[in-house]
Amino acid sequence: MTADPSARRGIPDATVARLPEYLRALTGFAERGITSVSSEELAAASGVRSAKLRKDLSHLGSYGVRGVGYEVDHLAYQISRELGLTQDWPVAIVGMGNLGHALAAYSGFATRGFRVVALLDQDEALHGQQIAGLPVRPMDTLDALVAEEGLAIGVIATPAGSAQDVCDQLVAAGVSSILNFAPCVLVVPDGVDVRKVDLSTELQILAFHEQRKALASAALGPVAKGVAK
Amino acid sequence: MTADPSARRGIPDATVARLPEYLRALTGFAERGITSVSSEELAAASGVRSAKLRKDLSHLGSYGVRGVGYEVDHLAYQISRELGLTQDWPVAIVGMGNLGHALAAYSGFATRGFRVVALLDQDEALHGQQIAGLPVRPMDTLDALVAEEGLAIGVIATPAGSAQDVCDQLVAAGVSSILNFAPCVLVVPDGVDVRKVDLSTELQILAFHEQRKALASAALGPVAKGVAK
DNA sequence: TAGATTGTTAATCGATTAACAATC
DNA sequence: TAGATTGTTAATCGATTAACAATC
Repeated sequence: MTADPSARRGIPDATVARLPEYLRALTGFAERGITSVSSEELAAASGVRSAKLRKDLSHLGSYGVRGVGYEVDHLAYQISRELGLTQDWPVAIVGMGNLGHALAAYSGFATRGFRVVALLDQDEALHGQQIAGLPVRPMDTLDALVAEEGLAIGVIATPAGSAQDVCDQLVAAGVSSILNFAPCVLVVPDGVDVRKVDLSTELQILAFHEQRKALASAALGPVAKGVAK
Repeated sequence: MTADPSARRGIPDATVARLPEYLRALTGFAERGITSVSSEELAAASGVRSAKLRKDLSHLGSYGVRGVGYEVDHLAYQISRELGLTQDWPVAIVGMGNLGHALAAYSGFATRGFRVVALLDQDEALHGQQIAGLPVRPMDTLDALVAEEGLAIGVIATPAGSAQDVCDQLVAAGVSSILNFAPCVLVVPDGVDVRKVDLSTELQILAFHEQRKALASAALGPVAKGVAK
């Protein structure tokens, strides 16, 4: 549309997914009093190669200085702004089982732009109980949370069986971003984003590679086992 | 090398990452007594399109019947075998904070091929304490776990500050697959696989898209807010 | 055989990488 | 200016998609 950088075309998904790691690495440099980094240094701290880092950052704009590098604070600010972290995001956690409990107590939430404003559960027996300083609320308070707190992000930590039901209620109330810890596929209307975190899936992917390693060393002969590296 | 299907070249990473979801969907069909599915049905249940599903399955072999579909049990078995889930994988969880606690109590582990055989922590004060029926053990028992239990997969649920140290100890003991919940990059030697689950990263990615939606509706004029869909 | 659905092909799309011109 | 490092280019690689021939 225009040359305005804020009207820039979309940043690739793969790049967006790496920006949080760059931001974390920059925060680490800042804490150690380092004010300037090269793409080589920042890439090493982020676990990627420098060419990829520079390519990623080029989608945000031109925030480095040739022959010098990047100013840590400035780049961190630009990435934060791009990710939408210069504002505070209210978050609600639904499902107060073991995992919901752990998430409610997790301090990492608050550190960067997110604030747990409500804990909810469908089980009436839990309502009013205090967890990590917040009362557990019934699902019918969702509308008020969206209207009064500007709630836009919901975390589902229920069993798989109730996840779609809870998801529907979140969406009906106006929540349009959902982080799903339940091991199931959620169906949502256009305009709603779902990201999934699945312990079991991650372990299965590891098992696949672990099995490959076992087969590979078996092919070399049993003697080779435990010798490599 | 040979025409032996077990010597097949690598399955694409993107495909491997989706196999667990297909397996879950197949388990769901089996539980409902459905014995045969088409690629269209299985794809819908897995949240992908049928062309992608068929392409993915084609990397495993030819387990469908043209004009008919896939036999649920047989395909589930083939995927399980490919993922290495026909054997049992012993898992150790390190770090017994809120998250480690929740993971130890998580029943989803056992359901498919994984068995939590040990809980560990660097804090001596926790040693011997029972969590979810298992005692918390010191880190120096890792060697024995690898030798006696065949431990190959470790889950790191410590704070970021001790994750690399714990990781080094796991690797030194012979663990070659690691699932990392700590918000930091782990450095490991070749031959060790690390997968990372990061709550904060997921939320930041959601925030990015949420911000985009807010900007898009603002561009349409404030009146349009809440009207779309 | 006729109808249905797989497995594969080929085109497209997006991501990665190395190299280097631009430039501080 | 000389040295260093960015931002961009172009080539490569891998993933996705639609279409359809193969075949049950």
